[in-house]
Amino acid sequence: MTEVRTRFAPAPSGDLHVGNVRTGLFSWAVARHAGGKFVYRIEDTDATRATDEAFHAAVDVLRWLGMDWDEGPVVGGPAAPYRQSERFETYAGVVRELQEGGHAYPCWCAPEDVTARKAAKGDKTPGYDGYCRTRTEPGEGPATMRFRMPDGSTTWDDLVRGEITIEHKDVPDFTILRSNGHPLYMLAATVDDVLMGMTHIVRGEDLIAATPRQMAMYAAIGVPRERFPRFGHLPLIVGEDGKPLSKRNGEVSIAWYRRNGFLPEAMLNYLALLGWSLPGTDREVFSVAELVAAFDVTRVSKNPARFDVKKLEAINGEHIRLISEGDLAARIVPVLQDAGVLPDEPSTEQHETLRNAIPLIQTRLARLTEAPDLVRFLFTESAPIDPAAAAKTLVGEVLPALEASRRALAALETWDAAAIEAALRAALVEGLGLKPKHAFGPLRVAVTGRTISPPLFESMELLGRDATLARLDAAITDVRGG
RNA sequence: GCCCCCAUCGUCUAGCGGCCUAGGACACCGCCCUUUCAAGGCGGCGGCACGGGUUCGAAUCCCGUUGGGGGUACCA
Repeated sequence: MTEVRTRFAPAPSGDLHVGNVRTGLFSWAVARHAGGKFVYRIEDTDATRATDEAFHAAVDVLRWLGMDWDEGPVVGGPAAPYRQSERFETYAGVVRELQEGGHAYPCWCAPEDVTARKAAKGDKTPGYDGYCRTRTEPGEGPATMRFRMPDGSTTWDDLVRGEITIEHKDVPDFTILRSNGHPLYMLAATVDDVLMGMTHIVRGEDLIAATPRQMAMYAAIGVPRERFPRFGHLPLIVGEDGKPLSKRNGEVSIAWYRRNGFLPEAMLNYLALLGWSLPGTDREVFSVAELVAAFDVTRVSKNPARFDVKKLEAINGEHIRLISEGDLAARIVPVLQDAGVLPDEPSTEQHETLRNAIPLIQTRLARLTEAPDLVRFLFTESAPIDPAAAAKTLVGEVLPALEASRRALAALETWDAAAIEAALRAALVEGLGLKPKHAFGPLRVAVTGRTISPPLFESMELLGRDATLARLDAAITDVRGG
């Protein structure tokens, strides 16, 4: 039984997007489930697109998600290097063999030449016409190298789609080397998949048409059919409008979700849900460990899935509620720092306050980035008053209630939520005959600055008596003056 | 155009011939809880694209139609 080996091989151009990562996740899960190896490879053969910045960003995102690789950049491995731009000599060697074996030939045709010839013959089929296939004399200038597609057809048992057959008459000879001598995807990926011992290739369905070409190349290189990797073509992820995912219809960058308060485990959970589900249960919220334990690429759905941010948020909220208070606090600190709520080096008191505030906000977050607005009042000198909220609630007629509250709270012996609530209810609801809703609304704004906040009494307890009374005084002064 | 793939509530899905008067989740709408907002509980709305077969029996199998998607690069 050979060890399962899978890979994730994105091109480092731009941010890793949800489609890439979902594919990578499934590939990773295949390896992890089988106790095999996961290889991370950089497909940067196109020097005009690949950037070092994108490469580093991708490494960063993968680490954040926890999709670790056994071989690849940074960690190395027996098939190193894992950046295709550093493997050009390897590809060149394979091309020489291919050419000697009659599987590849130089081609001097410019794309315009091919279209012109076809137009002249009234041929409307796409792709190369095979002009240089039988050419004996060299042409002018630099040539590309083409792979000679054999006659026949290719059939394979796709891991997610079942049997697929493609006739080779629909697969023209294709370019494997640019005229500048650089390899193209079809060559580099095929060679590396062989050299790196891939057993399962899990990728997007946009690559279905590439499969017969790669299989033809395996054969040309001399790989026996029984050693070909198994292929599994995943459905694509589409935008809210059903069109391919792009900046136009939804945010696609994983880094963006990271910056906007999404948990890595929630991202993985949601991405997995796009085409896969835990077998034998209706449960949709699961851990990465559960995913790995149960994953079977064979169970992946065949239809394209729409990316739904609402559902992602719901899953994210579930995970936020699932982690421990300490864990949540730790994850929220950087978010508060970015929002300017906490300094770079929070004090012990600030950490303490945050820790106490966590139970008040854990059920109120769908994203970590919603935390700053909820807890800001705990870290400011005076209440961060929202003018609109104040204009609506801190008006003349609430003055008696504010004053009664101040008196009741000042006289309190024990400063905790229960005592505060009891005192306030006695003073406002029973004393002044106010409805709870109207009684506490203005207090909420006076103390937290907003009409939406964590529970009022707990907030006051956390804030402390002095600060609470000071905020009530400020509101009283404000109402009198205004 | 040609080739390939796909088709269950608005969305993601469960279902792999009888357990389906099709289950869950998100969204939406009510109600309950309630100091705001959430969370939570209860309920509602809503689907097997269409047409032929096969079968005692089809969401499940086959064919066609329609509709989507992908491919058709010296991108990956």
